[in-house]
Amino acid sequence: MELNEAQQKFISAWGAIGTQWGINRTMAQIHALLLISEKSLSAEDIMSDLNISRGNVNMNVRELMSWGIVHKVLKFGERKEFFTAEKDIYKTAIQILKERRKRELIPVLNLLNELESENIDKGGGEYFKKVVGEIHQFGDSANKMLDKMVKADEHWFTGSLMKFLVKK
Amino acid sequence: MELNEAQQKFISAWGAIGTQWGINRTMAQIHALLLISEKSLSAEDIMSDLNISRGNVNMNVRELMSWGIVHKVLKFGERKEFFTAEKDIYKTAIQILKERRKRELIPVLNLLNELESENIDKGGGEYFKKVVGEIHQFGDSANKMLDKMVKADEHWFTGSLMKFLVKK
DNA sequence: ATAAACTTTCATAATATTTTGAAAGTTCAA
DNA sequence: TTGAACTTTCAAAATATTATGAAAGTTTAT
Repeated sequence: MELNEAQQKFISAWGAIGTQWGINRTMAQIHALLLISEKSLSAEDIMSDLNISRGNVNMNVRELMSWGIVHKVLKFGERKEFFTAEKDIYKTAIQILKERRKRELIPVLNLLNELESENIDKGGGEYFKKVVGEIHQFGDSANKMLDKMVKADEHWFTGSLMKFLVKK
Repeated sequence: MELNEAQQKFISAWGAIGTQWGINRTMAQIHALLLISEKSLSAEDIMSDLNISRGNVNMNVRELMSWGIVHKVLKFGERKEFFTAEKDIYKTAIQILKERRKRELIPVLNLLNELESENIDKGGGEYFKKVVGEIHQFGDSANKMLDKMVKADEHWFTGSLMKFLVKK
């Protein structure tokens, strides 16, 4: 695709940010590339634009699809598969929240439940019980909040929530 | 400190979650240990509880302090330094949001600014301009929202924000 | 059925991150 | 001052993650 300087900067930065949030650099870069590509790209396009191997592209594109922020596109008359990113940044953010909730928050809440029942059985430390209880309560609130956010329409973010937070 | 099974589970889980969010496992585990410790702990306590080296403890405790979620405690008559975690989980969450905003979101917003002015100068791709503009707008909203959240009192989370999100 | 076009897998290689621990640095009581 | 008690540093080692690319697998047109 012949990336210009600005585009390269954007892709690098997206990769760096991804890294800080526990996402591998290449996966974030592929996402960035697809975001700024008007047309959908084939595995080969991604390979040559980012200078990475076929296996790497395959692995990371599938991961991005499992997060629901990149989609396969089939072009009429073409045998190859093409890929495109969800272009609505709000939808992308919501989708990531949704997945992280499912993959990370829910398992932690389950663990906290377990710990609390174990602790009751064994009469374990009072202080531990207290801390775990507080974290659990916080986690439950976060969970409910995320659930609402995810179910809300796509404009909650700049719409009513934003207004709510900005006033008073 | 003689960690019991539940405590060990909690510490392991906290470490695993940290990893998924780009935080190193040991740092998250030290944080977990300090959270569930009623008393503040010395470097040696942490070394023996978690079975890690002195250098590792030093490095990660300082990192936790730079995030503002662990504090140094000086005990009267004792030469050693002790450490304790912020125990209010809401405050901890807010503090992490605050730091991530400062360390990650602000630099990205700066980059997006740069990219937009470069793009205007060079008359770069229309589509790129559009995508970057949308991401920038989203980033600005997120930034403002975080600012409000961070400045709000510590009960916003379960208080009014929660009510706001639950009703409708 | 075949073979060309394409995708997926996975053992190995490359890279990046984390940990160690001994040495250097600091602080403080005497 | 000195030296004991403590903290910090950092080069080297250990570990973990990511990338490669050739081989295996799959699909489709003929």
